[in-house]
Amino acid sequence: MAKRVTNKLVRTEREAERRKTILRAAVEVFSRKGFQGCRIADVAREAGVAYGLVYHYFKDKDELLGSVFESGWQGFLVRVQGALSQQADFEAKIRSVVHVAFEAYRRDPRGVKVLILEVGRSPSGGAVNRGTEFARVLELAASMFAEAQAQGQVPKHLDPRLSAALLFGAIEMGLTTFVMGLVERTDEVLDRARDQVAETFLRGMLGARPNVPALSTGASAEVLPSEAAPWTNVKSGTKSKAARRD
Amino acid sequence: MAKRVTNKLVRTEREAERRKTILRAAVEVFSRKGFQGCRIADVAREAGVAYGLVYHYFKDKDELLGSVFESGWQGFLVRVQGALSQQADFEAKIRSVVHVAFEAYRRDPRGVKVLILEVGRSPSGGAVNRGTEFARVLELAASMFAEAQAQGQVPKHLDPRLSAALLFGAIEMGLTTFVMGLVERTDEVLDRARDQVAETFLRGMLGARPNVPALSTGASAEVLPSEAAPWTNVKSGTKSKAARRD
DNA sequence: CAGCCGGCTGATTCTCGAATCAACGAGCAG
DNA sequence: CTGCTCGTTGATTCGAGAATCAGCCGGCTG
Repeated sequence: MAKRVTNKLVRTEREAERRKTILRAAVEVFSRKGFQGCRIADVAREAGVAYGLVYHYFKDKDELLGSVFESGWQGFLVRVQGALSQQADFEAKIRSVVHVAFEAYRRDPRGVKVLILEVGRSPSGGAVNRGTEFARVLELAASMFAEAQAQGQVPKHLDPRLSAALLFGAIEMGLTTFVMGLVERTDEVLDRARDQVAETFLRGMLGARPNVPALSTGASAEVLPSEAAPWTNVKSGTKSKAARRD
Repeated sequence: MAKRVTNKLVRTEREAERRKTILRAAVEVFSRKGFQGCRIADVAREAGVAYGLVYHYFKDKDELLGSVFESGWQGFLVRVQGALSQQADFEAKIRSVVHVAFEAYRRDPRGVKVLILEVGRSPSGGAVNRGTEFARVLELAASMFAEAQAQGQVPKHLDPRLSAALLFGAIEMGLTTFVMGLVERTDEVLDRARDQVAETFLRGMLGARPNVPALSTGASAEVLPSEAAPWTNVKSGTKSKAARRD
């Protein structure tokens, strides 16, 4: 029995990897054509896998999308939590959340694009509610704002949930300019954008100060060790250097 | 010939109305199921019209969506232009843009939902680029920021285009909390949200002051006369009371 | 080495909805 | 009143692609 179990485990591991491969391919294809606009055949081809295998791992197309979302947002959630727990100061917290989001985009623009563009779509027929995971992230941020208010770091009259929404709205739209290709995607431009987003959110258009990097600590990319919880754990299977694929 | 012409005109008028009816139905259905998720049959039924007639007025499903977008964003563009031209001060301009957007949402949540949710979707096959109209709105806002910078009302180091994106990001996300049903949609809540959006954008989280209405002038809903350019001229055909169907 | 087990394959089936089109009838001209 | 024009109708056609399934093959067991 022992050996059997070992084999079973090995198999399971391989299968898990397969599964990830397909998920990754799905992200790729969704980002190119959108969920509705793409065929399962596309995903299979992208993954270098037989058509039928997709159905071996996922009940149907909807479940596939659901999985993409879950792993994507969950990964993001983890990173944001990590970032928040490492900063005590409100301002620092905000900056690090913005940082995490931009870093995620730098690492995997495609993945971010899917999460951004496909959010909010709710197929009347229930299924997986794509908004759910995102709502959880919002909730986390909202409670951070509430806490900051309790400690007198943020004006009391602001609605925490709305504040959270505005934060991610600013981030999302900042990223959207890149996603849509309205702006060139240079590292430098990306950095400036990140700083402007944080600065505008904190001090507004009128109070924005020049040259304030999003994270004043040298911590930079080390908010969380990359391997611990890459943004989309979809990508986690691969050698961690896979980073810049475009 | 004279009589003929008259008849032609009458017919054209009727046709135009039919067309609008179908457009309105399309907005309704798109907002419920999304563009890809709905059938032309749904639109036809909603419009109380034969299936085939939809194809009499629109070449295909894509053109239908294109028209919805064009009229929607164009209407918004007009209102924003109007709002901007009536205000000299930068801060007032910002507040009135926010005001226009929220007012549009109050008037026609469905329509706004479609415009928000379907932006950014670009079918690789060219067709109508849905981003285009939206990009024009962004451009307008960007030039406003540039102008404000020239007059020293806004810090020079900020990127105007990014600033514009952030403005609409804040607005959009503020509205999204309502679209997603995360918050109750009361007039009062809506007003507070609007003020918070404007305030946060101008002074940031840290500098936000309480109780500053988006438009200090009593002008309120009168940024533009409602009949002149309703946000979605899609709706302009009907008796103006049709508004609140849910 | 044989035999089988289960992940894997991809042609086939079947559903669904976009787009077509032949025919209808309301209104207008003559 | 007759006949014609053209907006309107909805059954029909057709293609796309989701989901199925009968068998294949690589690797493990005995």
